[in-house]
Amino acid sequence: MSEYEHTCMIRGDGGRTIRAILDQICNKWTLLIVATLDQGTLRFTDLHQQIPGISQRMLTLTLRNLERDGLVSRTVYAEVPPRVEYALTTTGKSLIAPALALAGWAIEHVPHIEASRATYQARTVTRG
Amino acid sequence: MSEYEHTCMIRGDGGRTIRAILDQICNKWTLLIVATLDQGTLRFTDLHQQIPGISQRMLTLTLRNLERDGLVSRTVYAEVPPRVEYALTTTGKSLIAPALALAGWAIEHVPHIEASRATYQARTVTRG
DNA sequence: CAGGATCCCGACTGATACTG
DNA sequence: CAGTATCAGTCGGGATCCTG
Repeated sequence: MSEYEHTCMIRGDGGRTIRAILDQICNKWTLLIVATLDQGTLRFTDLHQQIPGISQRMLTLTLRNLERDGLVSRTVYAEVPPRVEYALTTTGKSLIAPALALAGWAIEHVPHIEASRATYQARTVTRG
Repeated sequence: MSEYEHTCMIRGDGGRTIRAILDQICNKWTLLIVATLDQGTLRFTDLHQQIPGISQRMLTLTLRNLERDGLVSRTVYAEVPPRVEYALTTTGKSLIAPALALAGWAIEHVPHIEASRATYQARTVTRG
């Protein structure tokens, strides 16, 4: 598929579903949780500690969504105290690469973007 | 840079900036506008028409952010009636590829995700 | 330990009306 | 044409308390 065909799939009407899913994948916590689970199986508390700034609520909600979408597996051990382990599924792991592509882009362009923000003031070009 | 080092950069404390920028890139409209501008220079109304569902306000706000971040250029022609043209900058164009990587992933996995959602009901595994 | 339930505020977003 | 201004509604998301 050509690059242009791809952009069409993002834009076109048939892309509603794609966009909806892209929205979910791209939200504040999803990429972060997936990236964290890249190291392997983790418990709820592990995730909570390793992801700075996430609230219990958001961690729970995002994990539920990821589980529902089949990107993360959830294993409950019937013990006292309870133990729940989260891990990436095969599909979840396949998200790592494209996610890193985007993260890599961000990392690479942070300096340019920050410089641009710092000097922003009616940079708009006027012609005619 | 290894893949693992990349995930660290998404996760680590030094990644706050990255995450903030990733958040902005990944919002509902940004990728869509960038993808639309991939075809070339477009006017405000063109964008408004080609992006189904976007409000005038959100189009304006998102374009301003993209301009501030140096991903989109804005050229005003001092004519009557006014004409304003938007185009991707070099940095903006460089976002296309990673964005497509993610979009490609989404497109490829939509069937699996939708199937997973459809059958979701306490799929959680219990052991012990 | 792993969350569920609640309260609540600010940000995101759409709709509408107005302007240079 | 290309916005700005304003109002209002929804919702993401944090804080807190409670439970199996």
